[in-house]
Amino acid sequence: MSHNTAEINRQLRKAGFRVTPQRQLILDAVCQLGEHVTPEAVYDHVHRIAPTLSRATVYRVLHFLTEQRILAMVQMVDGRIAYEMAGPEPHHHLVCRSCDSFFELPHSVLRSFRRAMEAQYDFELDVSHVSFFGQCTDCR
Amino acid sequence: MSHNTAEINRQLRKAGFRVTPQRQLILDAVCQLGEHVTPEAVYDHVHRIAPTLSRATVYRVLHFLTEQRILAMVQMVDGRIAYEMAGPEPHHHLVCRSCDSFFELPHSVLRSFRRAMEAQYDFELDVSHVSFFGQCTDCR
DNA sequence: TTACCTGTTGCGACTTTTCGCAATAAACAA
DNA sequence: TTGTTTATTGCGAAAAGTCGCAACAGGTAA
Repeated sequence: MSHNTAEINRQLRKAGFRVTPQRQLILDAVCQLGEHVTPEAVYDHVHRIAPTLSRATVYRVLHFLTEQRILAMVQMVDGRIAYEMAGPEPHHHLVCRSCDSFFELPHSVLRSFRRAMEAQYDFELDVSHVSFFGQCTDCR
Repeated sequence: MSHNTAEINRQLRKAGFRVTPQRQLILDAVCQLGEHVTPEAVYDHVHRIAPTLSRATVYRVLHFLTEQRILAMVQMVDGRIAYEMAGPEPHHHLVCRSCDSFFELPHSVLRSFRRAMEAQYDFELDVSHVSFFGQCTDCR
């Protein structure tokens, strides 16, 4: 997946944040490494290019870019956290506990559920990304 | 919450696992400490009773008891993992990202969603425990 | 271009979680 | 009760993730 660097930079600056080489490197890394990118994978990747870029910065930037909705945080089967580019429309995953494969779900499947929570509990669901676990066809 | 020790022990032995003092202590601890019990809290608790019981064992046993469906793993707002007794009927949580409070959802709210996933994707959802994040009434 | 302001980084220390392996001790059968 | 099997534990070390703070460097305005 590719991303619109100029647009993202503009968005960050407008909100009073800074565009640093580290942030750009880390964002590029997630972009290149695809879906479900672990912090460690990002670190390995950027560390080769910028050896002084620290682990702490990787974690901080991933967290930061998630808050800015540029990245999305996803939970994997083992409970660990991974990241991916946040598309304009949120999507969700069905993750198989047996074979670790995953399927994308369109946002629509959660729409009615979300509305129900809002109506019944006055609770505004954050559905930027949700992972559901279970077993896929092949593994049953 | 209390648990049926004899029944659980029987279940474990039947599956070829062993009932050890460590496992019993850790299970008791989760039971006593209530909902959303962190590994560290369990360790603090059991370590007072059995000083040689190691951290590694706490993590391993929590993981193990979750696989056996005796405990349920829950994800908290900060991304950290906690545990609680797995009741006979699964339940779910609405967790507020702002104030950390949480509300229980009856299992029924996910029933139709689960059926839909099964029908459309032939995917068997594991709904032993799901946490949804968002914002509660007070924080909106 | 320069200088200021303050958001961000790197470092090192610390906490949390995992791992490999030898020693231990449940379960069970004789 | 005793011995055998092998699941489980404890230990020490390593990996993963977080934190506080001083140094650094983007952004902006003059």
